Amino acid sequence: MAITSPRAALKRAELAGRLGCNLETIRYYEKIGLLPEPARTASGHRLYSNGDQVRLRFILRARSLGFSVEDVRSLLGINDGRPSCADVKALAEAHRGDIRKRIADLRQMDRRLGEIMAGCTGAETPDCALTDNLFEDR
Amino acid sequence: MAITSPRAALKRAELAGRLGCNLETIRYYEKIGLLPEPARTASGHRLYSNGDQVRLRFILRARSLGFSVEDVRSLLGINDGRPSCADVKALAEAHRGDIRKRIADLRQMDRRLGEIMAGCTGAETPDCALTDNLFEDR
DNA sequence: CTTGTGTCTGTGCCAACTACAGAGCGTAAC
DNA sequence: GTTACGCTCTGTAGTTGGCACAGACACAAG
Repeated sequence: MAITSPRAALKRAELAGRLGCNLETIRYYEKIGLLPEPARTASGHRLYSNGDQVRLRFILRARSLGFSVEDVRSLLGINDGRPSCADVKALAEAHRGDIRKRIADLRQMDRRLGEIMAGCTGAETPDCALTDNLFEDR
Repeated sequence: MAITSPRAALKRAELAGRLGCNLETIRYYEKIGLLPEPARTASGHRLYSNGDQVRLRFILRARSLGFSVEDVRSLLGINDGRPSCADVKALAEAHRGDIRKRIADLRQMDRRLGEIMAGCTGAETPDCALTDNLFEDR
């Protein structure tokens, strides 16, 4: 196989390797319609163009920012046509609100856990402040 | 002489209502072995004792602290017998580390999103700094 | 007796992948 | 030529932690 030139068609594992995603993820995105059906060799092996690579990179970046697959669908204009900057901004603001709520929830968990663990001695006995607290009749 | 308090047995919906969980969650916890099979009426309706209620409350509290179902299984001593305080502490510390990692990940997402959104004007045009950024050839 | 509500069971569905089985294809060595 | 190995193909099932529904049965009120 030739050294990877920018426009050479890639096989599935090559594309996955370049973008650092799992092999099967690519087939999954194709199945759910985020990626178009790629070209094929005569025997049916998938061949990915440079455009396919650009699109997959977009999807992976959006996912790494926490956007859901449905969000990515919107960002790509699959749902209602290409979104305006206002649409994108609204989506991103909503997503950011969601992230912040999740952070707040996790912080509360951490705080509660810290309070409960304060009495946890780490002894070798079955008596434990943490389990006692959860069993407590409040 | 009755030793246990003569609290009435609860039906599934009553138990769910009291502890504020979904009806089906109870059946699910029974199915995966977190809750024991409860008593039944002659016709097969489940009847929950006070002990069942205590155990379910424990499970729900542990879950609300973010412990996984497998963690709860360990806390209840289903896996390897009743855990020592040291076991519980180790489990809780590991879980806390996990929570903190998730917080850190979410904060990074929020920060990256904020940086990318800085150029997002909210205009009615399809040109958007956010999508441009994700498509960028870096 | 009928009507309405509750419970029973099994099953399917959700996100977002990941893994695997069994078949076929490609290529390098021998 | 063929044999071996590795990659790809397909469909399907598993993951986590439940929620929802269909169709059958139970039970209490009127």
